[in-house]
Amino acid sequence: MEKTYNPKYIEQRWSNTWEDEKYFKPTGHGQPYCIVIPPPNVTGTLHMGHGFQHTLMDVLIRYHRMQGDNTLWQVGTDHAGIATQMLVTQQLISKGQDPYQMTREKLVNKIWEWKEHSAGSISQQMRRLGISVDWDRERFTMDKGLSKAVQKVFIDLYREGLIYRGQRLVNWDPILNTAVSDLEVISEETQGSLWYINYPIENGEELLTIATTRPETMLGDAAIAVHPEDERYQHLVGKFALLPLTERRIPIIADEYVDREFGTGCVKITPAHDFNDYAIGKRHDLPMINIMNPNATINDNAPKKYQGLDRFEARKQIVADLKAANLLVKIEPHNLKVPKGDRSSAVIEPLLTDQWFVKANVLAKPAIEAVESGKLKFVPENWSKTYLQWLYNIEDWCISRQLIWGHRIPAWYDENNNIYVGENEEEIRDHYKLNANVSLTQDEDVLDTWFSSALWPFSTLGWPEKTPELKNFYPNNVLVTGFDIIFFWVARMVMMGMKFAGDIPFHEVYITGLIRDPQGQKMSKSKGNVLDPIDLVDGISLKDLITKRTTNLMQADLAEKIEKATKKDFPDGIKAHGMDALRFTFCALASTGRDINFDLNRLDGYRSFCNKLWNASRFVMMNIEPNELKAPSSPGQFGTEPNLGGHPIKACPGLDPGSGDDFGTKLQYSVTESDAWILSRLQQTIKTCHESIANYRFDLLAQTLYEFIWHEYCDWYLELYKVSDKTSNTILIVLETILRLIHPIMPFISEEIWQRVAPLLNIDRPTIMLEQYPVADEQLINKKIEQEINWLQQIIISVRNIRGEMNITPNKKIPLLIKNANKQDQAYLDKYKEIIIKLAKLELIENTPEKLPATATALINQLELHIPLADIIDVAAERGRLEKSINKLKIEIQKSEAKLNNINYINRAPEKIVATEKARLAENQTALAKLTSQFDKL
RNA sequence: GGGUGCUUAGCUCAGCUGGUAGAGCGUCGCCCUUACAAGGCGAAUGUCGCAGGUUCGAGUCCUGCAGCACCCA
Repeated sequence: MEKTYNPKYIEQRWSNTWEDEKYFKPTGHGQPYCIVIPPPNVTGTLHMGHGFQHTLMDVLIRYHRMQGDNTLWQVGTDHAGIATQMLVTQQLISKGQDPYQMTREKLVNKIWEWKEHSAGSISQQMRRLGISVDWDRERFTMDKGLSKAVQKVFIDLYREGLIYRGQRLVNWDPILNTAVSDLEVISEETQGSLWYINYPIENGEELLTIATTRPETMLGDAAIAVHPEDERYQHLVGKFALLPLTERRIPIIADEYVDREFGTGCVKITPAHDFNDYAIGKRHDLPMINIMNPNATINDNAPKKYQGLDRFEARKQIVADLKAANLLVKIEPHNLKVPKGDRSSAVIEPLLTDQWFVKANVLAKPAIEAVESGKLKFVPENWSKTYLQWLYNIEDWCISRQLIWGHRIPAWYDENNNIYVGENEEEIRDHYKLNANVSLTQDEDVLDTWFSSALWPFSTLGWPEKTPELKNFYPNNVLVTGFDIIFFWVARMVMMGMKFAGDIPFHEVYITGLIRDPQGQKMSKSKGNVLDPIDLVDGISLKDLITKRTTNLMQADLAEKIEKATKKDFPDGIKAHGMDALRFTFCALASTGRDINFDLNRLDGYRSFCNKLWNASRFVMMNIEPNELKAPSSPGQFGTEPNLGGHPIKACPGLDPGSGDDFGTKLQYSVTESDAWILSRLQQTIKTCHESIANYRFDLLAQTLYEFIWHEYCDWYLELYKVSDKTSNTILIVLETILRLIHPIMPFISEEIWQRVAPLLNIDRPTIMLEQYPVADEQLINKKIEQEINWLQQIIISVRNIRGEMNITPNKKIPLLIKNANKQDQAYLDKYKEIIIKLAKLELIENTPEKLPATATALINQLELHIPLADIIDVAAERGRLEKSINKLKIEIQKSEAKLNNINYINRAPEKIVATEKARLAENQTALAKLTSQFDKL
């Protein structure tokens, strides 16, 4: 093996091989297991969140593939209507072209061009990640098949009365010139004002003061509302006010909606420009007076003076006019929530327009039931609350968008604006029995992107055709996604899946946290804290990183700040870590929390881990004599015999079958004590791996493997191996098993090493990714040998401890004196004497002479270990060391005594607990006595 | 206003059904011992946000409070 671990070289090669060999395709046999990828938007490139979620999905997929399941990972991309159209439009403008002068067809073509380019770079990135999706089945939401599914769903819902067209108040984005759904609106806390305005009462001197945050909308006022129990205004209800600046008279009404504490307790009601007012307007049958054009200028329902003014210009003018008319009472500073478009950041305007809606409450019912009944599970379970709460209060879903990039609404109108919904003109004429002379025009609008996303779990499998894939892989097993799109996507998939595919779309929803920067900030271009997963893998210079973060900024003035922060965070740029290390980091960070602060130090640490695994493997390869190890080929890929991760250990040479077994296992072979120990530990590691994956605890999976590989296999087993007879090839078998265990997380390095290890075990199959995931063999779990090796470790650690604290250099060989060894200690000592001498770097081990010299001491239960001080040890230092231990023991003893002196404790705590407490006390007491006498001697 | 989380070592976080507080990184010593200095060996570090309660026993269960974050209105 190459002396240094070189991820770049390894990763490229295997990525290509796997794909070329079509290893990612379902095998066609075994239990079906399917994940459908949340389709990345074709707007750009993959970010850390994608890298994170794709890694977790790939772990699941590779694991199940290795379990022998018929595994499909369905891949694809999303057309992302608004975002993509916006992006391409801006690109055209920056190139000096005018997208608004283009024909619809031409602009759509331009966007398709972009899509081809972008989808290409996304799939390149996915390949770099090593994710094992079935590339041959790649889909795009605007593919023919998927478009057909969208059309069918729309038509069916319409004909069932679950889709309707109507004039409603919607969230209007005046920059993008389209309606957006309530989910696409973010309300932003903003410093604004509260204007107090006097409205004269008709027939009298009285003035009524209202407070408003949006004075310009007064042009569309339809009433003034007060609370029905508000005594201040009782006498005015039913009368009329004269709307200033216009000629209109508006009624004063009573409605419980009004908050008496807010402002003056009088509210102006503008049904056409506010959602709450809209509801009041409906209740009181008020006129809906729309005073705005789609571009947010004032329309001709307002007095001439204001027509054509932008809404904010109009506000200034109106306030000035009110002031002039002496109707403006005061202006107070006021914090309010301003709705903004999540894409355009434009201030969203509630606007009356004709739109298409889905009657969501009907579809929501089964979706609610699926979760309430436990049929569909969220992991972590808490998220079901978020899901349910939204569905309980669901509003109709506005699905039409005034865009061109997306699925065009399959609705046509005749000259009288009658609506016809169907696949195409021909089908419509047929269905509605229309004459040939009726001229039809198709609706100009397209559907909300989430409408097609909602069908993704079954449309990608071929629905509405009854494909074998649909039969096999629907419902999918699990959806892996972030909590930020539970409403947007998860809930809607469940609704549509149950309605059209006849079942829930997936059995489980695993909700991941969101990747944030080390300070817990969301990563975003404008904050300049974005990390590209590929840069962590390949490394990037500070200069390039700054360039990357500061080009194409929406606000160019941020560049300097970003540059400064970047220089501070990455003074030397980012070094290369390799994809395996990044994937391992993602897993290790995937705990149950909501926010994941990405910490580069963790990544560094796991790169070292890769290096460790590489070098440990190198050590194994260097110590194996190839011709000694011609083991018979192991059974078939998914053999059912008891195995040690696929390789029946009895068949392996070097294990000396039948030569006695003194560790209490029922195996038909003999291995060294350390072999039995590592095998036992391995089985428990395997069990934990399976459990962790079953519970989606990728962090525990990573932690378990890290711990076992580094701190058991490398730190102890390999060290023990160095000083043993080296007859067994357990070392090789365990390594091979480790590789399979870790392969789902770190596919590249595991494959690379496995390719070298496998032939030594006479495995001639082509790839680790199609090997069986290790299965724990309970028979190899051996508590007795674990206890024995634990004893051995304690001895060695104790000596090292003394050595470390006494500053005795590692090379200096020292003598070890033993006292008070019981029968078992003696037996172990006889057995492990040579090993202890070598690993603890001892000169010799012998029993303590009658007259004990001054020594440094350690205790293993009763057993006393003494290192003679002589010239090597500082007596004062040893006294200090002992004193520390003695104090610790005293505290422990006090605690134990307090417990055991409590009658309630003795009576009520389980016997087992009390017994261990007693034993602990006794142990600590003898230890204390021994250390104290030792202390006195010095 | 309604809801959901979070608060454990300097940092990032584990801690399942209550039984002597853990990991990684960082820090501090001693070592370039031929698998690995991206390494080895050893060490230090916590009133588990605050206050009550339940219990023989609470980081863990209950109540209240504080701070932080997010979601919905």
